[in-house]
Amino acid sequence: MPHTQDISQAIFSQLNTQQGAAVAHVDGPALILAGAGSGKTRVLTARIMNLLQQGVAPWNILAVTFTNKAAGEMRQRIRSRLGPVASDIWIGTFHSIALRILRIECHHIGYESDFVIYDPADGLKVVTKVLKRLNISAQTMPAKKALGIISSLKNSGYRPDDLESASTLDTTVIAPVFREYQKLMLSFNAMDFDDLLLNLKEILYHSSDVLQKYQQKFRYIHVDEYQDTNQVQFEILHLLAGQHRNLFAVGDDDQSIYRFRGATIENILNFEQHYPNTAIFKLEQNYRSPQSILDCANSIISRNPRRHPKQLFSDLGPGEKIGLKVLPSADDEASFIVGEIQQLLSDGFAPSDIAVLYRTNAQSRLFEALLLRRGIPYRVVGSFEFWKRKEIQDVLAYVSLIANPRDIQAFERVVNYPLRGIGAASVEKIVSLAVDSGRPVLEAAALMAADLRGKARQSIENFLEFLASFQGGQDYLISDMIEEIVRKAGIDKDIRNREDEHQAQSRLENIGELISAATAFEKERPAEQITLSHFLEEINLGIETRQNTQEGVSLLTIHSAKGLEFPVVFLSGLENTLFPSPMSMGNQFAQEEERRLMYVAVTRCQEKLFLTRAQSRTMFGKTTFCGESMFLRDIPQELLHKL
DNA sequence: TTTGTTAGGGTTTTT
DNA sequence: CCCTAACAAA
Repeated sequence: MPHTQDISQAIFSQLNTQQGAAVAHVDGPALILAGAGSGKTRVLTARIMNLLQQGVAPWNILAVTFTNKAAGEMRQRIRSRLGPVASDIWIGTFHSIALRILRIECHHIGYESDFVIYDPADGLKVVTKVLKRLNISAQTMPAKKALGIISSLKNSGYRPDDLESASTLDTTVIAPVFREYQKLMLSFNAMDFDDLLLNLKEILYHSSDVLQKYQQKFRYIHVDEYQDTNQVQFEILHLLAGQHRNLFAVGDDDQSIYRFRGATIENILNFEQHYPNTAIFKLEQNYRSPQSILDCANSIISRNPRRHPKQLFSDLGPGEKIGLKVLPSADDEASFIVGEIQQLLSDGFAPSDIAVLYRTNAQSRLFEALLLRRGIPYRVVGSFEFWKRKEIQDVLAYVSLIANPRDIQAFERVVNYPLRGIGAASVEKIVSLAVDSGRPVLEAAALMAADLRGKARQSIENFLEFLASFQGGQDYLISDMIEEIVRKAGIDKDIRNREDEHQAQSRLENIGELISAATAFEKERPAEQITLSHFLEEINLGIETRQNTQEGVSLLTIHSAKGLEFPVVFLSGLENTLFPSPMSMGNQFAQEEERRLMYVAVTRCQEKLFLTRAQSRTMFGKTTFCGESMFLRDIPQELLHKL
């Protein structure tokens, strides 16, 4: 058993003066302005360990991050130093923490605790249904646009009843859609991503008992990437920290890149107004990159007008020049990068040392194809594409329906898939009965079947019986259950009938991968967490069950690269049609955010940075020509080395 | 009710 | 280019 002194020593010995001061801070609000690569995560982890050292109970500590990856990393670090105590600390993304509380408290707002989470694709279907029901044409209000408006309203903290006060927006069209959408979601016992936050705020705000319970529990609250909090997240934190005022916020205004999701950079800029007597700590020493990288980053970010001025410095020497390569086409860009990667690998770099960054997910395809062909291991970070595959969604809809008999979206998806003779007309009847009577859709189906005769009745009854045979998933291994669903419902047969052999094979392989994900889930989770709803939410919140630990070259968007670092970084697609995004044109705030995004990208690099652009790119089968990104003109020539 | 054909639309970024 | 939604025919 090491002495207290030794542990303290171990905590502080690896920190510089400013880091140490921040870590030693115990009571009262604190804001840590931490530049890129200045050891944010290290400070957060050390701070938590110091609290424990001071006698704070682990279950009184909350740590919130933005990505599951960041949460996992922090938990890992703390666990490796402290052992199992770490599991009593609540560490997670805003969404997963909210979910955890909502599972316990959601009855306050009329939800049942086995509610399911809808992703934006599900949400879009619900909005489409609402628009149809309200007789609003796609020209007046496209579903996608409606969903977008609803989402940003929710991110700003508005519910349908509050819309009169949202006077900046013309809400005459959207208000009834918004209202009906929320009503349907409640009747489906489903929440979308925004609801997780909004509903938590709602409960904390209206139930003082619940608020007090969690205020007392979370005596010490930590938030990473505070610059990316939105209004609702701000309010949740403000409520939770209301009693003890122990909010420890870490962030960097230069790295705020979630404006599109409602992040308000003002939250960090005005922190002291919200929390008087805040202790402020600045971390300006960069431990990640040499000077050339920092100079490059600074040449980009210094052109933004609204920011906390700060001076990053590094001990790591002058560094290499930044490679710049212009190529005729996107294919050439990919083969150039993969060629360089091969060279680096033979020079002794490991695949995991290397990352290829891009602005949009679609850009990953070319790299994937080429890396695969050359046999270089790679992983696509944070890609949700797999879960969106039709066959996966079909199987998951069965699972979801077994877990939650109110999930109308899932019901509609699979009631007649594979074809079993239950047509649109019957489905419509069942659904309206369910919605109007507030009954679970499966119950409504049973009632409706009783009124029918012949084949339709038989089909519905068989379908319900089939679902019931899984008994809500009890006594089933999830992986076994999926296998059984696929076989007994005839999904495998349907795939083989419908597709050519090659396609069918690959779809069945995808289902196989889903089954291995379930197996992995069952292996990793403690027994009490192996439930259908836990499994579904893990998939929906993007927690990585799929083999993501595998070594390889990382392919990722700049957004998902935030918080990560790599010895070698390729930043691709520096074109005026891609980055800064053309969507940001004409909007000063959006342009500033693109610039911060560029800053984040450059500062991921520890050693070698390559910038590339293509002069033409094929989109939707059409080739367009593209000029250079404005960011390239901002970098001083002497930092660049043309390849 | 099911199957086949076709026109149109889709690419920011994440939980 | 590729996938989906909408429509027509069986």
